[in-house]
Amino acid sequence: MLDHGTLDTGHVNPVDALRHRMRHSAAHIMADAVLKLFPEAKMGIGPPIHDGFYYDFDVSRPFTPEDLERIEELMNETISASHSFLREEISREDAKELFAGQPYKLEIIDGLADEETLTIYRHSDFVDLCQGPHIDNSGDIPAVKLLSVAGAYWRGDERRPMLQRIYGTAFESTEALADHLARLEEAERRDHRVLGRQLGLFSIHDEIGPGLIVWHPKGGRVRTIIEDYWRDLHYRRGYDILYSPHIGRAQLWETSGHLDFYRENMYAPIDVDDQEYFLKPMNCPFHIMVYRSSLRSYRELPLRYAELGTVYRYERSGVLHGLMRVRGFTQDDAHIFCRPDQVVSEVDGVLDLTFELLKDFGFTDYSISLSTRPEKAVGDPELWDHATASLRQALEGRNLSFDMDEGGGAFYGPKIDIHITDALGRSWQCTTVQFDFNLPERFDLVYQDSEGGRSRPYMVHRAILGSVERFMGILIEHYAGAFPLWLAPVQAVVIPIADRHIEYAEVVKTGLAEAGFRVEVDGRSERMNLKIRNAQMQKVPYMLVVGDREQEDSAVSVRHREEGDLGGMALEALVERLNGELARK
RNA sequence: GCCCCGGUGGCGCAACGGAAGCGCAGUCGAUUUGUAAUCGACAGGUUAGGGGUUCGACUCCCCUCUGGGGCUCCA
Repeated sequence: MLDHGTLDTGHVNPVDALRHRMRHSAAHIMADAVLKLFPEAKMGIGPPIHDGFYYDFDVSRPFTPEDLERIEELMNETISASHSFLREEISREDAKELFAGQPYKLEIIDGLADEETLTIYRHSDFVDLCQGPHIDNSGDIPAVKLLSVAGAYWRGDERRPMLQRIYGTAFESTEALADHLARLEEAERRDHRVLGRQLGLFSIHDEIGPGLIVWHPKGGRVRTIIEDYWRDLHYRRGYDILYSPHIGRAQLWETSGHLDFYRENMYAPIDVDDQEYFLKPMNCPFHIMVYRSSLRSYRELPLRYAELGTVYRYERSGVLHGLMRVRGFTQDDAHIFCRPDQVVSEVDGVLDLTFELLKDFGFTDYSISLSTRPEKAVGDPELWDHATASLRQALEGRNLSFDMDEGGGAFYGPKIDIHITDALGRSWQCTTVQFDFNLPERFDLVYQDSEGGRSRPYMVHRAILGSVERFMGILIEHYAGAFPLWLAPVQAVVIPIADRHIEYAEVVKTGLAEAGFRVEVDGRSERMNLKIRNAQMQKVPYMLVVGDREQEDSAVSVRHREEGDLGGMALEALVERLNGELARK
């Protein structure tokens, strides 16, 4: 039961204590400014967050960009005025009196345990209920900027009122702020939705439906390369590859428990000859059917069944986002059925495969978490202990550092999640390795053990990429669309200088194609400069200019996407260079 | 689902309630070019869809669809 995950912004950078305090204080200063401009505003909460801070307000109308400017101006005045931040302890009664006009603050006070000491922080004539800590003086915020406004439910609860949230950030220097803003711009520049269009990778259509992707020739090419690589890797690692249908009978999903526990993510049933069928939200039941198709012996375990399985899940319309959050996607799913004595080496094998794969895609920074048994869980606690210990042992055996997420496992088993860090330092959860003590029970999976009895196998779900769509979205942003040679949909464009060179350009193309490369000829009646520009903008790794000189020498003039003009080269020398580059991935 | 902001030729954007325009892409023609944009012409839109207000609607109002930013960082 694999989720394809979300952008986890919590693991980006450990929050520097100074920034944390500074941003917290900036939130107060912002609230101060908002109250000056909107005296009737009711304050929600205003914490520092990983890249800045926010504060929520209940106001009669949403804030406009002009409001933000005015608020920022007032904030800068407060900062320049160098007010001290003063901490005070306060009794519950006094606090209630002080915040009599602030219903949300009163709610917070009422929600705090009796033994907790209430504190307030003051600067100038502003006061807020707050446990701190803060900087000493408002003058100690060298750079602050308000970024955006958004609706946010009080306490994140959609049944509670929606407040207006202002996001901002603060840094210890104007340079650090500028760096941060540049990073935000860079992220915008790399937006996979924009690049996906510009590079002809994929599109989304009203006519097809939201959250549903169609891959264009170039995107299809990249995807094929990824999938071929994936299949090859899995066969090498002892997996078998399965294919399963997109729909299955209601009874299957009843047995699996999905209709009881996952129905809100599933689409309405399809009527087939008066029988209900459901689009699959997961692949596991199908793989289990393969397992169950014959009596399994302990000798044939482990069985590793993998599939690039396309699943459909209902996602609320507001959360859909390009390739990152969609309604139909392909999991690089696998289920490992094994004996207790095989668990550690199987988990280790998954980790080994994961790191090989992620490295090949250019990801070398990870953060790993191990999640243990939650309150509500199925399965024998002894099994949980064994499985959790095995996960830990596999991680420790590889000297990997990891965080413990106590109680963070799924109800059906403990898990390891791996977050990868991309070129911009953003963190994404892709890989997950999860034990499942639920489905083997529900489907009564057994194997014939060495004692002649029947034993229940361990079942491990795992996905490395997570979802192929989402992984490609991450890759596009990681590489800013400039895929490395092995992934580039078009590896080289041959650019004839004049029409009389087209014939030779085709010869070059054929030669490279026979050597296994993906090459196109730009035979338009345009200037070389334009063709170079187009190829650069399409982020094609190599441009091969051919004119009289090259034709004469059976050579090409090589221009590299990043390195620029590399000069003339014989075709064989180019092939050697390309192969060398491919070998390094 | 909820809040806010959007939806105008394939794409990116203009147009006060008073003649729907620009750039890119496309097509055609000329040009035959040496490392990031040659010149010219042509073509392309029931302004997302539906309803309403108005002498008149891209523009104002309502509904639907859809895109974006958020809605789990907790005094």
